Amino acid sequence: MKSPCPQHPHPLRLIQQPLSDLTEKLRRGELKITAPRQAILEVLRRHASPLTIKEIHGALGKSDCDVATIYRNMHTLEGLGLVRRHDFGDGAARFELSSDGDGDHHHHHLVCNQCSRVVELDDCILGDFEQLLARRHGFSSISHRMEFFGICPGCRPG
Amino acid sequence: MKSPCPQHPHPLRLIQQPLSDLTEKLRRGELKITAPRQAILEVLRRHASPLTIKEIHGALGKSDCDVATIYRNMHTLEGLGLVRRHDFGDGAARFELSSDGDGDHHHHHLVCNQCSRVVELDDCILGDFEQLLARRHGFSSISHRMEFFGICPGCRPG
DNA sequence: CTATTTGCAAACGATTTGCAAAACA
DNA sequence: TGTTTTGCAAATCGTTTGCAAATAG
Repeated sequence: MKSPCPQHPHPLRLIQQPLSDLTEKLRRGELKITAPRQAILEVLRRHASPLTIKEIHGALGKSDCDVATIYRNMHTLEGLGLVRRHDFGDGAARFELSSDGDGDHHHHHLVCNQCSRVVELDDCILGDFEQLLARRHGFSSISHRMEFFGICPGCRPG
Repeated sequence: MKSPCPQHPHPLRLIQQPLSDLTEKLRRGELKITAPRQAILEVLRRHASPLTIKEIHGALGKSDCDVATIYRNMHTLEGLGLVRRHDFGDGAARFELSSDGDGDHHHHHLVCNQCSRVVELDDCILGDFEQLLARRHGFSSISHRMEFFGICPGCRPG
């Protein structure tokens, strides 16, 4: 059972995982190291919050590859556990690099309804809550999807 | 600040709001009482868990109306607070009748990954959690989207 | 009678897929 | 060289929209 949240905030931070680790994982996963693949991972690596396919595609400079390729790769990488998918409810999936070697660790987001700024949240409480649900309703293998929305300090009027 | 959950489960139950109430609300909302509208509300009224547009359309018998009409009506009814929209992450929005006169009361679901059975959950804890987020990150007007998934007792192997 | 609502078909955006050409190992 | 991956275009799925005809009040 998880312990409660540490009381420190979890500000935006750049994911600083070396690319070599990623390519190593790619190798283990029996994937080929292609140009589009590397470019996509590079784009994800330099962004702290989840990106849509369109955003990834836009961020790919000259090595511009087809959106279909990005879609296919996101599936592959998600399956490999290298990438995590998020759903902010606006119809476009968002993807971010998994933190290094985090097997089951997932987290959620706090999204500004006005400027779409994204704050990464430590995961907490929910572990206990899931156990409660399991007990109360007899479910097993419980997981959840959840995101928070609001108005961030910068967007607050006056 | 909300108090913790009562310790009783919240099993599937049929929403038993009389249709007259609904039509009254419709009148207040300056809506016309049309055949498709009544049929759609009737379908929702007799189901305890959220339905997709396709499911609603399928459930409409002879009074079969166009899906576009259902989409338009769900928007209208959602705006009126008569219907609540849910997102289970499978790409299709789901709708259910709001409980009678519940202004701000929203709740979430526990969905079986195998048979798609849906358990309605009492909302709890989250109110406090949202306040915590507001304090910690300076956000205001915080809301959330969240659903739980798992394997229900009936689907559990052996 | 007049504003609202409907049906139909076309438009849409995100995502998926078939297939032949290109690229990795 | 043999398998994986890509680009491209077409297909799909949920949803939205324009417009003229139908309808509620």
